[in-house]
Amino acid sequence: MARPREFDPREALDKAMLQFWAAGYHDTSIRDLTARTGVNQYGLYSQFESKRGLYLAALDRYRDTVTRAVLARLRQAGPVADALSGAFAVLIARMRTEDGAVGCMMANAALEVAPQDEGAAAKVDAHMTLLREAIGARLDAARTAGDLASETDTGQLAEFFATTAYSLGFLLRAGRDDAYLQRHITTALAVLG
Amino acid sequence: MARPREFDPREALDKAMLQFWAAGYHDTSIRDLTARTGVNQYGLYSQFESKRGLYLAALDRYRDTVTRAVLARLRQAGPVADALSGAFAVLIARMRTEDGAVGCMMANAALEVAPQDEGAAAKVDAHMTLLREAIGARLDAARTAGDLASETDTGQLAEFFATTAYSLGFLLRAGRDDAYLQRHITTALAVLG
DNA sequence: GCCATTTCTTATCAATCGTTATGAAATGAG
DNA sequence: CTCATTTCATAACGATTGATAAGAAATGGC
Repeated sequence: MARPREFDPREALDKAMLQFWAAGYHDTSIRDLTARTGVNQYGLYSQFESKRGLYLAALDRYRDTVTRAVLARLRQAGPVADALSGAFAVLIARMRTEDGAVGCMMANAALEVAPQDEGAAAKVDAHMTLLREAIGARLDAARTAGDLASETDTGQLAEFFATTAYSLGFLLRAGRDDAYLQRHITTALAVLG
Repeated sequence: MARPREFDPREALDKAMLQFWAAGYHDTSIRDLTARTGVNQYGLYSQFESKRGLYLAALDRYRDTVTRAVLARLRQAGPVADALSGAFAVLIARMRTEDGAVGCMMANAALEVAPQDEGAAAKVDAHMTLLREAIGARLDAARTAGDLASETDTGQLAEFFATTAYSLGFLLRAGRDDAYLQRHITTALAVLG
């Protein structure tokens, strides 16, 4: 009934995500996005409404890929310290892409975009909650299993380790090497006692 | 011998710093800067060469004001845990300005600008070193005084607490309240044993 | 094989970007 | 008072921004 689309919207979104992730929101132009995705302007606007709409969609895509993989590792059985350090390892691996995107896109958004964009702020907020609650659930399970002392404040620890995850994004984008990040993780995990 | 300048370069720099700090580099225009500082374009260009030059100068100014105050508190006598939590308190107070600038300007620079600007990256790097070494010196002094176990790895702890400081900037800019930050500090300080 | 419909390609829009030029205003030396 | 010098206030520069318009190209229903 009409001319078929010549691109896969999800592939385009993946590439746009990498562009925003690498260069940030304001330093990425529509032309950068057409070059990176191979999709013409009409295609991007018909699918994502605006540059901002594409960016917000990219934040969702980041959660559904990078964060999803981290949470999956977090839920694995075993000592809670192993689950956390395993999840951090997955996170670090995912935060260093072959396409120049380094660090945590959600942390980047929190500092660059969210303070002046309610929509982005809501997505950052939801992400922080998602991560904190997943970690909290894992800590609760460990406490129930006797892996943690019964008086442990799992909510407070969940906040701490969620923040630790964002810190790793900061450190990676700031050019610290893996040994540096590993030392940070080791020190942070020491709060488990 | 010539018409006198009508503005104080340091005052202008302070106001420009607040603008960059609040809105970031790419979302701040020269016109934003002239409006915020009250200085005309000629004045800004004659003093700071370019938008980028002004930004780099603002990063230095941030170190010389905000960070300087934090390090001064860090050096105060008393238990090392008090010195650290006192320094964190000073940092938090300074990271919430009356002019809309929230968080740590250096952390913002690390994520938004440094990955694509060598000059900014060098300043961020130097700042991380400055903070880490100051904390390390304080920890060393505490260890010498017997306030910390002799086998304590003060270098590793200094990295950890420096990162904790940047994390506070992240949390504040992400809209967390003081209680949230305080819980994070309490948990982080638990690594001291 | 036509036609309505959607996408593709390309050009273009006004607005804003960082930066620079231009002429008036203000100073102190002579 | 004159003049060289510097800053001030504006205007303007070409380039780029996000977004849209216009016409050619491609499809399936009929």
